[in-house]
Amino acid sequence: MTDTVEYNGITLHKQSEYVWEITQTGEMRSPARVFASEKLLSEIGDDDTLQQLVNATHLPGITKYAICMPDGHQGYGFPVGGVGAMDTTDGCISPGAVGFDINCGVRMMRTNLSYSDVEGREKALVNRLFETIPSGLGGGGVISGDRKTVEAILTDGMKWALANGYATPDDLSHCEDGGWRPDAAPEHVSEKAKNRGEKQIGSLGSGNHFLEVQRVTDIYRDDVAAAFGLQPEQIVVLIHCGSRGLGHQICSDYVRKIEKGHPELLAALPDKELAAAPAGSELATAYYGAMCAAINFAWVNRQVIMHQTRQVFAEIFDQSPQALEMELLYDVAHNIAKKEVHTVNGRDRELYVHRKGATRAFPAGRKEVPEAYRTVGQPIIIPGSMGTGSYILRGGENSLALSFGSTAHGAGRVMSRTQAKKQFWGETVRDELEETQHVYVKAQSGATVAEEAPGVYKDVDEVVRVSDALGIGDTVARTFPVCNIKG
DNA sequence: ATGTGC
Repeated sequence: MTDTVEYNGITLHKQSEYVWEITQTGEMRSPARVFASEKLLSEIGDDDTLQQLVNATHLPGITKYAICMPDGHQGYGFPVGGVGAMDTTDGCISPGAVGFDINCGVRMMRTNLSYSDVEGREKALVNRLFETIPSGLGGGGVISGDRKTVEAILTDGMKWALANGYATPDDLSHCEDGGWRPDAAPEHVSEKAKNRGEKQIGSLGSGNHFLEVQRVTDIYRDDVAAAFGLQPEQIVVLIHCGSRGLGHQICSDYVRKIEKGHPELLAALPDKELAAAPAGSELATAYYGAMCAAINFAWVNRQVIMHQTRQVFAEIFDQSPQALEMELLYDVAHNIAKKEVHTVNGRDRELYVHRKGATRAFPAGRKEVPEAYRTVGQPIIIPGSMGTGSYILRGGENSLALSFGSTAHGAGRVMSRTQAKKQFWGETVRDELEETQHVYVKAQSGATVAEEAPGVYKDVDEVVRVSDALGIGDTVARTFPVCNIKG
């Protein structure tokens, strides 16, 4: 067994199975850690991910270590699959360490249907979903909101959806934070961002965003699966999307403002894409408030899409959503920074926990876990590709000690979008999925299907195996796609 | 990810 490996001039020391550490040297303010198998590490070491991880340790107030999850790959400044916790009094907050698509995330809805109820009707289902849920760039939203609507959504999150007939009380109680971030400050969201949001309430977007009907194929932990209401052959729906142009605009706005407003901090960082506002500064407060507003917007976006999905199922299966028991299992955020209290060296500290392409994974007992799941741990939903299926996990016992209560968020790309389009042809990918796997895909553009072909992703099984072995997120169930709509 | 931008 090797104890040390090197990628692109960066040396990693093996601490234990699946834990690799980069020693603190030079201007680094902490060590860095990668959670990966040797195979996943070799993929992570293939691009600039490790250098970005080292760069992240230069951020003021970074606590314990910067972390790269097993699905990590390079992103804007900070790795996708990265976790960085910075003190809220003497640390900083960085838009690049949250990501452009603020509260990009995934939610899963249960049904009481079985795969046999859907078999043979996949095409009708996928066509109606595609017609009813706007997707792709542009394309508009389910609701064409005015300025007042957008501001209410930014302020109230899913409470707005409840008041306007798009949600049930149970939806809110089964969402992270009850679907509402009270720290939202719409006054710090630009007019331009609000304008973009008005036309996008209830829209899937493009890229890796999708809605997928799936069937449960495997159960690994019977007691937790029961608490999550999951059983073999059950039909579930996965919705993956974010805050669309609104969140993107907020990120762009604040990257620029922070670059200009805090040049001294910027000069001390190895990459200007990490631009950060010092904790306590006006820009830190403004960005945090705007980002929380975008979090609320993304939750409403997924909620409205879920509402549309309920209507389509009601129509196709000729029963009400209530009769079909179409209930929200959970909703997880992939791109956020959040004030959380963590115990560091025996002391409770409030930190901006940045999770970019990483998921919260709180174990049983944490007060933030919804009551329904508090004795088993929060649900974690990890989407794989269209050809491999997805996983449901629960927050693991070791997550607070190892990863500030976080785990991976997906399979992670192994290939750029440009490379994917050279290697795959959308129609061929679609036909193969339908003929060999009985997966029905409908997309706005063939290019998107090529960019999201199963072959562009890492092995989701291995990502999840690492999470489970480390005890940061434990596998509960596995699903396989039935049909999928995307931009 | 994204009305794919200085």
